[in-house]
Parts: sequence; structure tokens; C-alpha cells
Amino acid sequence: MTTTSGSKRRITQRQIAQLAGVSQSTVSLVVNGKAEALSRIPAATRDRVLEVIREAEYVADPVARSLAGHGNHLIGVFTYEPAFPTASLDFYTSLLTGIEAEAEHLGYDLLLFTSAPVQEGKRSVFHPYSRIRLADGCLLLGREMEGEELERMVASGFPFVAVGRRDTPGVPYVAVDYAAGTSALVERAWEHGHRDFALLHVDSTGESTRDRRTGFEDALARLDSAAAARATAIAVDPADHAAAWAALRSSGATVAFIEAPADAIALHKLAGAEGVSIPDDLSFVVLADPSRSREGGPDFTRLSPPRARLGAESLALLSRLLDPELDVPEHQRRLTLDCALTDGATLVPPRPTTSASA
Amino acid sequence: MTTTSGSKRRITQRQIAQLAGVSQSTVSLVVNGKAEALSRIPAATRDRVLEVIREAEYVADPVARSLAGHGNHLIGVFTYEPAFPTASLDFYTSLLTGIEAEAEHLGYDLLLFTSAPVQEGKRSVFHPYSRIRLADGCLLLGREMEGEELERMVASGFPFVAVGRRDTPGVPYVAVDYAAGTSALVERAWEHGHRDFALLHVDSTGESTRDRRTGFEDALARLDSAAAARATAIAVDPADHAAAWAALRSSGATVAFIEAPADAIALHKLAGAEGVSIPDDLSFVVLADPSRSREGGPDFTRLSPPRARLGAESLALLSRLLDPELDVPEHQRRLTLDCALTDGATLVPPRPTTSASA
DNA sequence: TCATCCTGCTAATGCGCATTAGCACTACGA
DNA sequence: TCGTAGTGCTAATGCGCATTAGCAGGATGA
Repeated sequence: MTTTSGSKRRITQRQIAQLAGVSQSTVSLVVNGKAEALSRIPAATRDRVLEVIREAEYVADPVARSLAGHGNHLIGVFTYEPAFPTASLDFYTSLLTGIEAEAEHLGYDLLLFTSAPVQEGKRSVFHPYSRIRLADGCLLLGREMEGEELERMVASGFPFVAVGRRDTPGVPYVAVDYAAGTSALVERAWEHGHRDFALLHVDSTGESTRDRRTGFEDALARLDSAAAARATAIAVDPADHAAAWAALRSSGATVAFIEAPADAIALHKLAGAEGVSIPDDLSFVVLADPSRSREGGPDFTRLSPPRARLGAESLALLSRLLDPELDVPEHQRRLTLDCALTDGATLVPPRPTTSASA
Repeated sequence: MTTTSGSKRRITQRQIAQLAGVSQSTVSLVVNGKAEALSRIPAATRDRVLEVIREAEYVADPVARSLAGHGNHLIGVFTYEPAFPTASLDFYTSLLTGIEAEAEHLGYDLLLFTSAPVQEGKRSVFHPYSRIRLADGCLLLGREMEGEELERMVASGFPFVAVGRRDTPGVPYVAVDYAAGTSALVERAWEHGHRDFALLHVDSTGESTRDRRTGFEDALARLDSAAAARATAIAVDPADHAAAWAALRSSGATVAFIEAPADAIALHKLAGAEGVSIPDDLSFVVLADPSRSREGGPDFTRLSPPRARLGAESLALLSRLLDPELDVPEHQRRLTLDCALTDGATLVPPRPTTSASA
């Protein structure tokens, strides 16, 4: 009564063997024997077995195959952000699209760890009933992952790839070059004549947030140390955009670099409410693509990270790591993709200086 | 060398047993024994074993658990439409969102069958390396499923739920009431004064297409047999919207019921190109929600099938079927959800008749 | 004093498959 | 005539776990 399911037990190799008048081993050999093994089995026998298999509609039990030491072409997808489906799905959709396309291409099935074993406020791959080992390897998604968690992953020897740059040593990843992308946008704003910059970033210590900040600060430092010193960084509380807006206005910046599209949209609204025109009074640069569902937002000048490609490349890297033939050298375990820029309508030259103060 | 992965072999119950000075059975009992079994094991022993488990970071191998007759809280998601990720993902995104949310709620992981074993032009769950049996049960998505395939599923005894109505006997499903929804829209158009109807449907024999057609025809028949007789059904070839447009125009209809949002958008464009105003010259009613990514389309008067809920309810039904405690009666194995209507801007009264012909 | 019951475990088995060692037999060359 | 090589298979084992029967030893009751 504890059987998984199904009224009738599934047909097994042993039954096929009986029907065909051979041993279970022979059936197994016929089903997956290598050429060398098959050469020992005459065509007549093989055909007979195959015939029985076809008639009986036999399908090998993947669980047993797996236990017997065969991978099952399964890739796990683990997401650290708890609210996977509802809140964050928008964000991950394009990633998943890329992953799925590549999975289809490579013949992998995808195991989504949607069951949320949230312990002590965080998700962890390591919990007593983790199904992670059902998969041959695993992709890790999420804005933030703890170093300790990643170290355990590395130590466990379980093959995985992180989607996004990770500092933890030994972690294979595919990343987007947010630093270079942000730098390029800073330079563009500079060319437009902007000298007062503000960065409105997500309140996170995640690598991607830091990369954007680094790109922002480095570019400014290269261009003009005074402007760099004047630049303001503001951590945005998604629950209190008014505060961020106030901080932005009092910073005196003529251009705002905003990390999260959702924040950009909210701030854009606040600006409209106060009669501040974007971009005439204040330029907006957004450091990611708005998710598709948010219509209504303006056509931001922004970064367009290649999310679908990021997903696809991550899976491709993982599949290389899984290939026993391949010995992927260290330097090929970390990839960085260029980040595209999208010219939008929200970056224009600043208003000509109406002289300083009153 | 054929081991799945991981440099060091994973720690097993046997090793835990040795470390704790007990037998493997005892470890197993400690880990998952029912209360009755556990009562035979004194707290001291249990604690010792648990301590070793904690220290060794032991995690049970889900594959072995599964083989030994335990389900693993895994739900398979199979999609019949081949181009799952790229072309059709848009369509399935909302469905998947609902499924994922429910999976998280119920503690299930999701197995996406993205590897595409397309045989003879069609996908099939039944192929020699099907991993479907890794899952406890399975959701079937797709516009069309062959009866034979579904019959095999029913016969196999493997628990599953089809997303969308299926005629095949014994198939559990959750569906959207497209017939009633379409009927309601027909009535609304009637109230606006329309008497000449056209239905532009997808060229498919899928149940959902037929349901809409049924709803369309039944409503008209109820309202006025002459109008019903005058109504035209046009199968739209997505590659040749011009033909559909021509057929629509020559039908003399004052309102077009269009099944696929993509077709509606294409036809709307053709109308614009010919100077035909929608809805002033011709009303449009669409029988599904446009996917989000297609911005630019007008605000159609349309059906808004509750896709996310459809996904969630399907999984909920499946989980009920999987519960050994429950014996779901036949009539609870098929659910139909109401389909919402969205008032849009494309259904208005027809132009007053400018008398017949010239 | 012996039968009975309880306690605290363990040995043994099976889940379905892959893999390896090796058996029985034939053919063939020397 | 024997040794060798090949052919056509099968028996046996293990993967890691869950489950069940049952054993050894002590306590308890009649």
C-alpha cells in the first residue's frame, strides 16, 4: 500500500525476460548494451526481445536506472528567492526561457525546486529531504546566495553552475558584465554633459548590485574625481519610494541611475506627480530591462542584460561540466557575457545651468 | 566511472550506522520510522543516531527512497506543443505561474519535461527513455492531445490531470468554460444590435476550440435561427491572415469573434491598412487574453480565461488524486472554471444599416 | 518455575536495473 | 587429442533505502 501509485504494477525487465525466454540480464543488454556487449547477442535473440518489449510497451524505470548508477538527464533549478512563482517569476521568466530552450536542445529535463523549505528565513539546498540529488547537476538562481551555502556546494562535489557572478572560490558561473555596461552608460551620460550623478540601488549585497555600483563609481573616477566625489548612492526601500525620491531631489543630481526597473517606474510616477519632467528636468537611466508585464512605463534608456542567453549559457556550461569525457579547465568555468545597452528616451542633456543657487 | 557525479561518494545510511554503532535498519527507522516503530527505540539511541546524522550532514538519497517504494513529491509537467520554450512559452507562462504557486504551497517539486522526444512529428509521453515515472503524478498541457495517448495514460494507471477539457473517458481534467463565456459574449453583441456574426477560429480540433464554437453557435441558435444560419465560421491560417481578412469582409459580418489573440492583432492591422475602422466599421471580440508581451494591440473586448487559477486547480486536483487517504469520486475528477469577460473598446453597436445594397 | 510479554534492536529481503565474471558449448587448428 | 578461441548467454551482485520477521535477554505474572 505504500507503492507510489498506479493500480497495476509497472512491467519490468524480468517479465520481459520471461516472455522472451531469456534472462533479465539479456534484456538489459539488449536495451542498453554497448556495441561490444551486443556483438555477443545474435540478431535473432535481440529482435525477439525487442519485439516483446514493443508489444508489452515496456519502459525502463528511470528511478531504478538512476540507482543503478546512470544519470537521468535531469537538471535541477534551484531558486534562492523564496517568492519564486508569484512575485519574482516575472524576473525569472526570461532566464527560464533560455534555460528551457537549451534544455530542449540538449535533451535534458528540468527539475524545478518549487517546494520551499524555508528555514530560518532562508532557503537552502541542504535540507533533510532535499530532492536535489535526483538531478545530475543543478543551476542556482537568485540575487543573493550565502557564501557558506556555496562553499558547501563546492565541497559536496555536486556539479552545479551559479547564474550570476559569485565571489566564492571554486564556484562555476555565467555572469553578465554589469560593471562594464554601467560604466558605458555613465560615459554616455557624461558625454551628454551630466556632471551630477546619483545611483539608486537595491538594498542588497548581491554581486550584481555591487558590480553595477563598481561600474558606476569606476567610470566616474576615471572621468572626473570631483564628479565622483559629488556622486550620491541611495539605497531604495521598495516600500518607501517617497524617501528615495526626496533623497534623489536633494542630491542635486541631473541624472539618476536606477538599478531596479520597478523602482524606476515608481520614481517616474512620483516625478510626474510633482511636476518634474523626465527627462527634461532629470534624466533616468535604468540598469536592467523592465519586465514585460509592466506596460505603461516609459521607454527608459537602460541596460538590457541578455537574460535568456544567460540562462542558456549557464545550462550549456553545466552540461559541459557533466560530460565525463570533458575536463573543463578552471578558466572555462567562469563566463561573462556582454551587457547590451538600449537607447531610450530618458537620457538627454541636463538643463543649462540656471546659475548656482539664488 | 559511470557514477552519476560527485567526486566523493555520498554518505549513506550504512556509514551512519557504523559511526553510531547500530544497524542500517535502525538508522532508517530513526529517520522515517512511524511512531509505533520509534516507540521501540529508546531516546538515547535515537539521539545518538541523529547526532551522527547531523554531524555527517547526511541526506537521504531520493532515488533510493523512491525505488524503495516512497513517492518523492514530484509532479511532472508535460507539454504536447513541441515549441515549448520559445514560441509557446508566452501562452503557458500564466499557467505555469499558477502551477508553481500551488506546488510551492503543497510542497511539491516540478519536473518539466523539456527534452523533446518528437517522434513522427508529435510528442508523446511514451517513449523508451521517458522520465515520467520519476514523478508521482503528471499534468498534461497542450491544445491538442490525441485520444489514443490519453487512453494509454488512463490505462497505465499513472495518476495525471489534463489541463483543459478532454473528451476521452476516464481523463481527469480542470477546464475553462469557454462555451459559456463565448455564449455570453455573443449575447452581449446581440444586445448591441449585431445580427451578422463571424467566427474566426484556430484550425484545430482541440476541445477548447470546439467549445468556443459550440458556445458561439448555441447562443446564436437560441437568439435567432436566421442569424445562426447567416453566421460564418472561418478557419484562420496564421500564415495567411490576408485570406482570413478577405473572407471576413465578404461574409458581411458586423462583428468578428476571433479565437486567437495573435490573429486578432494581425487582422486589426490589416483593417487599419485598408482604412476599415475597428470598432466603428466592424466590432472585434477576442476569445482569449492577448499575451502580455504583445503590447500595441488595442484593448479588445474579450474572454479572460483564469489561466493561473486553471494551473493551480489542476495541480490541486492531482494532489487529491495522489492522496491515498482520499478516494476522489468520479464527479470530482472533472472541474470547470468560469471564464471572465473583459469589457474592452472593440465591441460597439454596428453602423446603422445604410439600406440594403446599392 | 515456566510461559508470556516487552524491550531493543538486527538480519534479510526487495525495489528494477546495470554490470561483470564466468559457464557450457562449438569450432578450429596443430 | 588436446588446447584455444569464440559464441551465446546467465547467475550473482550491488546501488541506498524501507520494511518485516524475528532474536536475545530481561521482566512479569500465575
